[in-house]
Amino acid sequence: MPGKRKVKRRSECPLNASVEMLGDRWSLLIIRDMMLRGFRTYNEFLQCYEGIATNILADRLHKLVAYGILTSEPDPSDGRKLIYSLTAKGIDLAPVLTEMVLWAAAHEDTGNRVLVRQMKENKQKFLAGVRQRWTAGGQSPARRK
Amino acid sequence: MPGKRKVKRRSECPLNASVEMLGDRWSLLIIRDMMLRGFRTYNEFLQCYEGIATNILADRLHKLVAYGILTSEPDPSDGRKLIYSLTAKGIDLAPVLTEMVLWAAAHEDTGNRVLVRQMKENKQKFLAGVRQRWTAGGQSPARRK
DNA sequence: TATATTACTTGCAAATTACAAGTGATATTA
DNA sequence: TAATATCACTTGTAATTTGCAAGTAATATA
Repeated sequence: MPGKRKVKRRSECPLNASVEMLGDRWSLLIIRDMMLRGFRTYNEFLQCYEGIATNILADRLHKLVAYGILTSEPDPSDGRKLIYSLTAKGIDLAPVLTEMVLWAAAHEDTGNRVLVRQMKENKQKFLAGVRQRWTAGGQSPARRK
Repeated sequence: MPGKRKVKRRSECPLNASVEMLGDRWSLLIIRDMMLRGFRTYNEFLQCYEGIATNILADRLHKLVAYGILTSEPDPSDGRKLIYSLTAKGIDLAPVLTEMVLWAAAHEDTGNRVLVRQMKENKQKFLAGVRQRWTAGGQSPARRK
C-alpha cells in the first residue's frame, strides 16, 4: 500500500485535492466506464458515449495512473494491449460517483433510470458490488454493454 | 420549484450531467466556500485560498445561477452588492462535497482535519447542519473565517 | 465633492482542448 | 512469408479556455 505523498497543491483543502485530480470533463467518465461497464483497455475507453479524443484519453490515463487511481499492465494474451485496473483508491471513488449520479438524477432530466434506482434503493449494496468486482476475486469484471 | 428542463448534453448519463455542470477546477470550491465558510458576495469569493481570477469567478457565478444551483439578489442595505444563495439544488450538493472530501482525506496528505473528522463521524448531522443554515430559518448563515 | 468600494468587463498571452492524421509494435490473414 | 489490420498511443494545428492586469460604471462613504 503506497503512502500518502506530499504534493504541491493550490491549498491544503481536501476538496481542492479532489478537484485538482478529478475536476475536468473526462476523468470521472473514464472511472465510470471501468466501474459500471467493465472497460479496461484504451480502445474500450475510446468508445465512451461522450466521444473522448485520443490525445485527451492518453493524457487522462497517464494522470490517473500517476495519481494512483489506476494501474496498467500488459495483456498476457496480446502484447499490443495494456490492461487498466482500478486501485483501492480508485474503487473508493464509488461513493463520489454515486452521489454525483443521484444528484443529477434528482435535479436534471437524465437517462439510465435502472442504475439510478439501483443506487438509490441500496447504495451500500451497489458499493459492495463495485468493490467485489474490482478486488482479489474479480480480476476480470463482467462487461456490460 | 422549477421543473427539470431538457438540456443538450454529450450524453444522457446522469454522471455526465454532473460533470458538465461541476467538472472544472473552480465551481465546487465556490460551493464549498458558501457551505462551509458562509460566503455570499463576489469579494468574499475572491478571497478563496486557491486564488480564483475575477473573470473566472464572474463566469462561474453566472453559470451556477443559470444551472439553478445559486440565485442572486441585490443587497437591500448596499446597492452595489449582490447576495448569492444556494438553492435546494445547491444544498443537495452537500453529499457530493462530503464524499469528495472524505476520499481525498483518506488517500492524500491534506489539511482541515477538524472538518474531515466531523464529516466522517456524523455525515448525517453534517448534512442536516448545511441544510438548516441555508433554508427558511437561516437566511444569513453564520460566517466562519 | 472627492475618494473608496463593489461587481464586474476587456485585452492579451499562455495553456488546454478537439480534431485529423500519423507511427511503431504486434497480431492476423492470404 | 507478405500484406493487412489492430493496438496504444503521438504529433500538428486550430479553436477554446484560462490567468493576469488593467479598466469601468454604479453606489457608498468621508
